Amino acid sequence: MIESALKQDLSRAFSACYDINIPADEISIQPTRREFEGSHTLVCFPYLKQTRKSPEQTAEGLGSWLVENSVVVSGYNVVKGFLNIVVEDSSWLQEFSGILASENYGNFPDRKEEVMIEYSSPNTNKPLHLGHLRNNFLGWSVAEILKANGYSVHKVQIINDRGIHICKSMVAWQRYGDGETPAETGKKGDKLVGDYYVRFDREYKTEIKELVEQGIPEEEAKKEAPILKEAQEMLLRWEQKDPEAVHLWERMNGWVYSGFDQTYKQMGVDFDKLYYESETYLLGKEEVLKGLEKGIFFRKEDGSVWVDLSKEGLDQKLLLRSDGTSVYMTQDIGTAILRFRDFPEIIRQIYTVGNEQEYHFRVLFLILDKLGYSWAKECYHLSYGMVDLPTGKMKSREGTVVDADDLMNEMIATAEEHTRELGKIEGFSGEEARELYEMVGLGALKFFLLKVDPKKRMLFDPNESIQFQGNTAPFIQYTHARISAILRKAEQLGISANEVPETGSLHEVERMLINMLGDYPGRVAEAGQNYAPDIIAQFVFDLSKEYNRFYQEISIFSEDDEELRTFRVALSAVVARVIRHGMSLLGINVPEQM
RNA sequence: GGUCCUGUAGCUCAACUGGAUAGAGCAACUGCCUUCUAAGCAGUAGGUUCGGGGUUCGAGUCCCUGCAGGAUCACCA
Repeated sequence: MIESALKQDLSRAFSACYDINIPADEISIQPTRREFEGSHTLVCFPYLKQTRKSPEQTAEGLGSWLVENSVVVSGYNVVKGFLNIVVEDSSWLQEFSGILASENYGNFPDRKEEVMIEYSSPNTNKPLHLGHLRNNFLGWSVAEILKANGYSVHKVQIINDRGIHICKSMVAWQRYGDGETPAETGKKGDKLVGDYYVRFDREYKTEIKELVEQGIPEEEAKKEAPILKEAQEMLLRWEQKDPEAVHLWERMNGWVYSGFDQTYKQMGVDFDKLYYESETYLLGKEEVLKGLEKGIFFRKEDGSVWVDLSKEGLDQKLLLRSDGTSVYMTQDIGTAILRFRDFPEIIRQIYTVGNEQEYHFRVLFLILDKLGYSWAKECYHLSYGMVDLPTGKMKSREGTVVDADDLMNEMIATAEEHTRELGKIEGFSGEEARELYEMVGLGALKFFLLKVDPKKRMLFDPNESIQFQGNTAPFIQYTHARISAILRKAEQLGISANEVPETGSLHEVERMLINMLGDYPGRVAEAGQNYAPDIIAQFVFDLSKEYNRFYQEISIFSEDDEELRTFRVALSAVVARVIRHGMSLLGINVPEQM
């Protein structure tokens, strides 16, 4: 509110001092750098042509007018063409009491608009890994941020449950599994199925080698290896709905799903609706055939169906193979259409998928547009960079993946170790302690993955990446725990923090904190527009940092002035509230004590 | 080769959309626990913002060009 008041007053100042008309909402104010006095800065250079004065004179004129005529301004200083404005303490207090009173601070009113966001979307032949963690945390957090912005959000995923990759695991299990099940081995279902996928690859390579030794050329051997033939036959039988194949497929996918559920639960990630490729690929095929009839697509001599995107600067893209079977793109066409049928009210669909698929989504959106779906232009590919390891790229076939479950458990164990070393768990029950380890360990992981601009690829070094000091979740959680301790004490002392004095002399850090708190809704909006959890992460860190400065420099309970003491408790309470809110947008919980 | 993304302190990242002397964290070094939690605070040191041009009062940010890294351009998913 201070900012908009300042803009109004500046607009008036421009017209009073220089007789020029600049609407308030066209004036841009930036935060004053720390080394100068004041909180808000007007850069005067852009207005010089209209004021016809030097930068200093322009700033000087506006500043002195503001001090005389604006109720929020108590002082100013001019450095070159920069007008630094000092805001009246009573205005800060008024601003703060507004924030204190607003119940839903950080949430915007219902916009009556629906959006859909997709994330995770794994294959069912291998367990989730570090890349999925970035994907899931990003998608889930963006969903929360959009909710805070007043959208109603549907969280979905498409499960790639059919295709040759599944059949590979099935064949390997049939051959070598000896009836093994998750229940009897105690192994998570997704892990068990993943192991057979790896086993397939190993046996496949062995068979190729044997064939090559028998004098068959390598290219041919790759096609003729018996185990691969078996997998292809399996896929064919599945597509023909052979009961045995379908039964095995259902059984093994079931194992995978229960394994995934466990992982999602620990991640704190969920979905409102699941889509299965096995249920959407046929619709995609129908749509392609319809498009063919309408002349949007064309058929080549061999019977394959294509779309020509050369007018759009791309090339031709295959939609149906010559044998009539569908490809990845076909399935995604079907899925998109099905989703808009299921949820006719959604205005946008957001796909959280790695940046290696940027081309794919450009093509997909173009095709949907060509098919005449008006919503195609509103689809958005939320693209993010890969997570690299010090050893290079993760490759599941080479075993250089960081498994999601392993990593989360390691994080929790490290958090426990750290906490014990610091001796921070006196008075905790076993259950409470475990909750804390999980909160801190998973929080550190999520924050690490979310604080970075999604576009950027990032390096994950298992030994060094996760820290508990500095720009990390534990630092922020710790700040929240500190405030909680203060609030507990205030309650004991009978200080209720609902009333804020109207006047009083504030400390620089207190002004800064109120200023930052006032910024928060704007940051939530910005994060929503840009699908950018990193903006929230950065904000919550900055706020925590500032609070710790306050905590260090200013004593609350030894303050003699009762009103000031109450104000400081209230300020602390609001900071804690905003930290909690911001962290919840990232999917991170904060403790009362640590 | 075409298209897209990225390049900022030794490392990981910021920089409010073109503003002041480019900021944080980690790592290194120096201080601060008899006070509301030291997972903290204060400080020192660390930079040719990949190079070269241009646009203007002003460029890490915009334009051109070169360099480096990555992704992608499949009858794979």
